Amino acid sequence: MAPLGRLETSKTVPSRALGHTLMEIYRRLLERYGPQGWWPGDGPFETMVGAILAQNTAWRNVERALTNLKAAGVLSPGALRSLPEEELARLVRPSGYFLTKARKLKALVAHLARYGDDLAAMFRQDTRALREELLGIWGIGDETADAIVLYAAGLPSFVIDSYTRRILDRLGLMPERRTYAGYQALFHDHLTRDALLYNEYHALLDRHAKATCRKTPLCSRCCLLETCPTGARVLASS
DNA sequence: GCCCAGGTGGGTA
DNA sequence: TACCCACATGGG
Repeated sequence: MAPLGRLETSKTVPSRALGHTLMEIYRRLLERYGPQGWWPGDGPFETMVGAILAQNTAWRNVERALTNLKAAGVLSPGALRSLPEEELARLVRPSGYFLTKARKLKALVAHLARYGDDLAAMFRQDTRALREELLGIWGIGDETADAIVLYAAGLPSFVIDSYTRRILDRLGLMPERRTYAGYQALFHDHLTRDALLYNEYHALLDRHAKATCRKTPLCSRCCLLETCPTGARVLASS
């Protein structure tokens, strides 16, 4: 595969070319790391709970908390509603921020009662509408809302996290407005709205960010970047 | 001991 | 709108 050459910022690069670049990045990450299989059939409710527990927390610790909830037999909306908040906090303690997260989970299951705990009914709506509804629940912000929309409901809303921002910034692909919505628009406006693509792409960006250096702008272990003779950062040729 | 991990809400200017 | 800060455990 021939090098793509110098990367330009999203402000200057034509829409079609940016879409091509984003797909090329995806192709290379998939080739290097393989499918990541995030949230494979854990069921939508467990995925929602995991998305909240995962806030600013290493996934290993989220798994400990989920294990506690399962062992206690309370990993269902009804059971979590019945459980005293202090007891819930004790169970999710390994995931950190346990008092806050217990409160967030309570807010979530309180909301689900509106649907009689029927998640399929809740997810049976427009992607944007579902996202807005989730944002109205205390404790759910942009990233968690998108994680739920994408990984629990299977609807195409790209998840932006600090890893995604770092990688895009490093590639010189940062949006003009460096807000959550700005980064998300980069994907929404230049890729087909495909939940499976967004699912795997986000997971691959996460995997790549962990595999490469956090501090060095140009990392020798990065399969996306190399320095060309002019000193410009370009997509590495594969 | 220090930094980081699949962020969010509340307060301030 | 753009910064701060608190929230907290576990691993490297």
